[in-house]
Amino acid sequence: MPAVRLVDVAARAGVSLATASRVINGSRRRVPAEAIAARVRIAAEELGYVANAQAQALARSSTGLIGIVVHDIADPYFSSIVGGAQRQARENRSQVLLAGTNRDAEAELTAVAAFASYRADAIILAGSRQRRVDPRLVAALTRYADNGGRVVTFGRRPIVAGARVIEIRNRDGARQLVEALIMRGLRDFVVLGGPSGLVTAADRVSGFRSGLKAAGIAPLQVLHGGFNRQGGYDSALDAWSRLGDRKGTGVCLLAVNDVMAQGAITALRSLGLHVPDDAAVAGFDDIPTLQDYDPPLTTFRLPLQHIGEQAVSLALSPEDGGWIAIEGTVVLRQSTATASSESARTDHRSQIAVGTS
Amino acid sequence: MPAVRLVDVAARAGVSLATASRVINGSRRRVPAEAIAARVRIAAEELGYVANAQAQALARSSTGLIGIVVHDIADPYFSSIVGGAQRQARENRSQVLLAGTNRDAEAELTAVAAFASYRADAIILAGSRQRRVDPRLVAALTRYADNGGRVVTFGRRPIVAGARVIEIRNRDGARQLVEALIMRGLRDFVVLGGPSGLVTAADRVSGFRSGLKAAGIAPLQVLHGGFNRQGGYDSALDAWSRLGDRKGTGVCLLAVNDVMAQGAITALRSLGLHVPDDAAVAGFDDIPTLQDYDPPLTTFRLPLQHIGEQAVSLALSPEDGGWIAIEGTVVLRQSTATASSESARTDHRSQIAVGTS
DNA sequence: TTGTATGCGTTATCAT
DNA sequence: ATGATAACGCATACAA
Repeated sequence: MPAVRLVDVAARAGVSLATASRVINGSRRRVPAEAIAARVRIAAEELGYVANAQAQALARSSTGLIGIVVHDIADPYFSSIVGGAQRQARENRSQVLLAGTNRDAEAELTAVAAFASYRADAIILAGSRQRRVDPRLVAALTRYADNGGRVVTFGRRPIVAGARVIEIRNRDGARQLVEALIMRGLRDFVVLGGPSGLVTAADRVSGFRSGLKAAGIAPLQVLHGGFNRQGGYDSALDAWSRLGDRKGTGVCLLAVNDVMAQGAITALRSLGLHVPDDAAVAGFDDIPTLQDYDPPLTTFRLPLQHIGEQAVSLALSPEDGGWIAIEGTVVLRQSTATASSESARTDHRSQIAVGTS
Repeated sequence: MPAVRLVDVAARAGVSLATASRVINGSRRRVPAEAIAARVRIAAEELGYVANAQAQALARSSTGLIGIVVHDIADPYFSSIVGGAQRQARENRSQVLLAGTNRDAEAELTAVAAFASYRADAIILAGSRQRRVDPRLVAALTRYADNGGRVVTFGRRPIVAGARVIEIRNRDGARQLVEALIMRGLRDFVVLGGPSGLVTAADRVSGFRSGLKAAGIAPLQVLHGGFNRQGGYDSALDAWSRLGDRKGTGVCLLAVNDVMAQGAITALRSLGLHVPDDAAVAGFDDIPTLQDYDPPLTTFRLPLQHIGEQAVSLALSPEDGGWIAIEGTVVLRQSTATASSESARTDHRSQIAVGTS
């Protein structure tokens, strides 16, 4: 229980604390003579010395901690991103502090405060927020940034001055996706839009709208609900009940993310409907679990793990105000296969990627 | 950048550092006079004071950090557990340090060392390990525990003296599952056993074997491979090719976890086979994503989020050597529907839960 | 190159 | 009840 300290190591090696510190921690190229260094290392090994990161953090001014706040870690979208972030953090010998908020602004604020308290080197806000950002959040982040903390947010613009941003091209992606579907012959669209205030959801809806408008098409409906599978399920049920005589005319449900699309498909199935025969469905994100999902879901692929890695790189980068745009790819699969499109119901694995750039 | 310190707050409030500390941090019921306390609080608020958790950790001897190491955070099994853990940690005003290892023993060791270095109050090893535990891991954990750190491992017995353990009844669960399937009329089983060295996988295989043996049945095959969807996919392909004339006789594939089962079903589908008509498939865990998975997958339900919560509770509990057993439930769904079993292919949502206790 | 001494921000022990 | 002050474990500017 008397955790061995660096002084103990120094004593055993017969050197000063400073020397021991330099050996164990070649912060600069101030490496002592190899003979001495070896003695210190041996002493440390024999004593089972484990540096106290807290004390180091206090003495230096960097903790090696990266805070990541997500809405729901159990959501494949976030868990993939966090996976990438964790990977990149390891590359940089940093540790990941994780917080989930369940989309609660209060919890998000608490998480940021906690990370600031731990003097995390950077805070990454991976979850999208409402259009109106909580002023308290801005205040907390501003203070954090003023004290040297790096802030990375997902969105279109920095939430506080100097913040870095990961911009996922949601609007463009949604537009590309709907254009590809129109090209496939789809004409009647229902948008499962998620929460109306959530920026990510709103941007995707906006992209869908823009693509439709360009083709002179008006969406049959634009519904709002939860950003999770339940939201997709409920919205789909709602949509179908309101569809009236448009049912069966090749309606396509456009969900603003994959889990919503999956919930929607489950809802349709509960109605005895088949996808894509009775209705087409498309999602967004291309979460890894789609790999084993049937019907193969048409979606807009985002490099989730890569996004996490980039977020951490951005967070660790010395210069302020960095900005990384994330592009995606339209992935057409069976869930939006039309009668005219080749191979409906035959090859389950068929998959056509339409490049973006 | 000149982060405001407690001294600054004290100065502005016109009190001593000690008093300010007592106010901001009612560690004991040594609360100063309310009049003074209010002044301090106001000063802190005005200055935007944020306590330095690192310094606090150094002065107290607790960091409020809980380290969790998993194999792959993107795996729904782990992300659900981590979600529960994170939730419980928040309840206890603790922060979660997350590390992923990709099943690499070296990475696991590094993660434990890092957590120990940060003086995490507890380290939770949520991922199963090989039967032969790396002695270096044991050494690191022992030292950590000796220094007052709490260790929680998932498995059947503590990996180091005094460690707490979360015991998931894998063997019992697997046995119950296979018994239920036998009762449903299934007779020909192929076990998709995952990595032969992994304790969790081995225990489940053992449970399957035990259940089969009790019914006088010998498994057609027991295959080994990865513990992920790819492992399930590959094993299923392998199994089918070796099945010879037993194909089509109502074979049931028993996977040691859900993602493997999903991979297996995808593999069968690529062969033009239908589940459960051409083959039955069962998984293990009941990951949340199964909610929208088709065919509805028979599995053994584990309270994943609850497990995460319990792990943290155990980690935070003062007494050493705690032990929590996790029970589960057999959940029979369409993926193992037999011709004789009612409602095959009709009600997709039918689901029968067979209690365990 | 190596050692000495100071600071990092708090908590806690002691007086007062 | 409140205020000095000594840890807490380490890094580093400065001195040797």
